[in-house]
Amino acid sequence: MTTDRKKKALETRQKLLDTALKLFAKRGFEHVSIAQITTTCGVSKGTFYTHFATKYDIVLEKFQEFDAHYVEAAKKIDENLSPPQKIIALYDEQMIYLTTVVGKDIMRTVYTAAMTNQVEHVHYLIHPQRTIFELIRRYLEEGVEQNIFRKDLSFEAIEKMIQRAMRANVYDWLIHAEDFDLIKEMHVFTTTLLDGIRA
Amino acid sequence: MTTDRKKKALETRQKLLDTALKLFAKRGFEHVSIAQITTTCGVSKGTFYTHFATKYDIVLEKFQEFDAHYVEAAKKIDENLSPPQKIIALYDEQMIYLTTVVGKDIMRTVYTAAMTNQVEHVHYLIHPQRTIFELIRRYLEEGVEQNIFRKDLSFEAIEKMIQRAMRANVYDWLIHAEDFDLIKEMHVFTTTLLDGIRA
DNA sequence: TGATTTAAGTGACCGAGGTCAGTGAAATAA
DNA sequence: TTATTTCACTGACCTCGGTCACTTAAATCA
Repeated sequence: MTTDRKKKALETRQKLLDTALKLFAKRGFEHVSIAQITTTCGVSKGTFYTHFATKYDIVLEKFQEFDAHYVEAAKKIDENLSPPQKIIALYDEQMIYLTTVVGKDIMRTVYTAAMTNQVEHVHYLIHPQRTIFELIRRYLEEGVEQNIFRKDLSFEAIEKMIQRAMRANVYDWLIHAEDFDLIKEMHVFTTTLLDGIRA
Repeated sequence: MTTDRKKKALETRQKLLDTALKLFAKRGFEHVSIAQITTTCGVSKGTFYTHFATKYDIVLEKFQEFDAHYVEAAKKIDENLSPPQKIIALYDEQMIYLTTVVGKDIMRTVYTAAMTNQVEHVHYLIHPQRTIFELIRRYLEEGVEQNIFRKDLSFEAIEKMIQRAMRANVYDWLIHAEDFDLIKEMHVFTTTLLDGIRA
């Protein structure tokens, strides 16, 4: 049941989220304090923590929202391409999205949080139900049906490597200065890895 | 010239380093404060910062020391192996070392710092002069001489991918719980990638 | 030797993320 | 309607990494 109180609480939560993301975008995650966010919203510091467990959670929530984009991206991919080509096409799309829309700052936060806040459950970064992983899995299943992959590697092993290739390039993008072309690097790396997986 | 004063300062520095690493090993990096380190050493908090720029620097210094290990590891590698086999052998050695001696805690610190503290210069994690990278480069040069690699990939592109494969697996190790066998994962992944690089 | 410079060491202080006993009004129970 | 419970919200407080004006004794200079 949605009472007045719950509705108001949700409004507060949403306002905190919006304000935080706006400030992060303007000044960068590290340069925005919780106090800044809450005073901008006209609430106390403690209120932030009734809605979010940590500062990272704001970014993580937004990041999960981004996954919806991949469904759209997948629709644009030519159905006649080979499974490896589809994977490459999807990764190309994703890297364009990460560099132009999501940005380094948010990605750095997600990749840092995955290393530190991984106490309780599996981090979203490697969560099997992530939209992008489901898409990749579908393409790989196609590839298996078409007998284009090596038989000495298990489906799970191949799947893991393809996912890992993504994180590998994103991580290297994050630790490099502006001289790193994520789209190009991801393309070459994943293509080469897929060559090693082909029968 | 080594004056009495400089000698004593170096002693203080060394004591801070040893104490910090001992405490990190016992309680974990995140659970040891600078205050704990300095009071254990019988100096003030400020003293820590006359010798180290950040808390991370302690770990980074130790990490750089570890690189010396790879020269020894390289000596054990059979000279008759093919260049790709040598690379795999070296990575096998390195992963055993990381999991049994260095440990997840220190590695997590290094991999986090690489993302956040990369303002000034290139982080050591991707420093071209790292012993391990020099070794890899030598093996790759051997491979080029023997014509075993694809010709459509530049030497630098191949080198980058091999290095990236290492970070990919270490990063995935860091974000996974105990169910991740770094040695095995690194072996399969790098072998597959090298297959994709072979002519 | 005495005057001056240098730098290791000090500790009060800052702003940060995060905590928690307490408050008050809305929701529910009587 | 009145009593009780619930919970969004408060803000003083904690610990932490890091800063900096200052102290003091060793090193250097005259």
